Amino acid sequence: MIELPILGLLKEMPLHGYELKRRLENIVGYFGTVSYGSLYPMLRKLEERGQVTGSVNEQTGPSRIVYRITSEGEARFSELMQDPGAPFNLKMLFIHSIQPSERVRLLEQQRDEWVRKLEERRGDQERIAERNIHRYRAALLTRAIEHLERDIAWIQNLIEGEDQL
Amino acid sequence: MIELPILGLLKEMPLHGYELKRRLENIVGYFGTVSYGSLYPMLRKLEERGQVTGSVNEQTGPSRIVYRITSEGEARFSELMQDPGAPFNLKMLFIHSIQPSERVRLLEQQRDEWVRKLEERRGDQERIAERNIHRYRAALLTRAIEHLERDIAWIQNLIEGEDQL
DNA sequence: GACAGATATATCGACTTGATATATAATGCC
DNA sequence: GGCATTATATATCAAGTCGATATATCTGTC
Repeated sequence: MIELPILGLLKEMPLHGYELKRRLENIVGYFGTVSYGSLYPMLRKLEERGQVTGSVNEQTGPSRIVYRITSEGEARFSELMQDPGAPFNLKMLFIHSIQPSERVRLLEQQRDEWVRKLEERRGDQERIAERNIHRYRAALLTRAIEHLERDIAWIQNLIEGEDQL
Repeated sequence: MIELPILGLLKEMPLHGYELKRRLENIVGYFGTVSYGSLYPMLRKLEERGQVTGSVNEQTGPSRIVYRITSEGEARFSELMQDPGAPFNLKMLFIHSIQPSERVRLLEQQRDEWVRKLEERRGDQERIAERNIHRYRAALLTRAIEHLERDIAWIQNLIEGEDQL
């Protein structure tokens, strides 16, 4: 899913591949890597689809291909931001760029998913208590539950912050 | 990294591919999927390397290839468990099967890495406060820090539990 | 005996990763 | 000025993974 952050960055300003990689690593660095083997092929594919346009820009330094987002690209970006299957962390990186109503919807949708998962994990925990699962796997489950509890409180706080705007 | 859980499960008992997949999904299901496209090729590769042996077992149902771990396979498993690059969650799933001293080493190593990351993120947070990063990206950083704080307390608790054994 | 659903292995295309190749431009520094 | 080092920039490769699908067989049941 390198598509979403590429479009998100190009929405702000035109950039060439190398600079895109630097910026991508800056913002998605906490939860993943960015490789040329996915970046350049994706840029070519986006160009094929007409979602970005590349133009050679020879002014200074090595030859660069500067990419600009098109209106089709902006539409694709919106589509990805609304896709429940797209990674939440990636959508979060660009949530400032969408409309407030869409924003709340995205946050609430994620909160509900986490609540559902938390219930699931609690169910697992009860089932585990019956059998004699070793303490280490039980601990892993506890950790997952703690993360979900934190996440739900965290996102609820964000949602309430939205309402106050 | 499907190699580690395959060896970990086969260490407990011989299993065929389909049953392996079911068990893998049970235990690694919280943090990933298991596809046939990685399972079967990996079983064949492990067999090539002499780390497992497959034997056809026709007693009942569709023909099965039952895999057994070899001593080379057990050595490979130990190696992976000691590899700092192997995913912590996967190692945690099989930590009960290694020696207590190795166990403590693995846990302490992970704790130290999380402590280091936490310091890094706190540094990022200070740097962000200076510039005007939007609240959503700041919130993502807060979330990462909260997770790390929880994780460190969680693993410290496990380590202290080990000392009492 | 027919049909649904579970069991079992296998493979495909598309994609990602990590590494590396191949350039040129900018920079440091004596 | 000259020269090495580092940064910039695009490109590609082998290996591995994912998600889907193909192709069987077996089991239960009405």
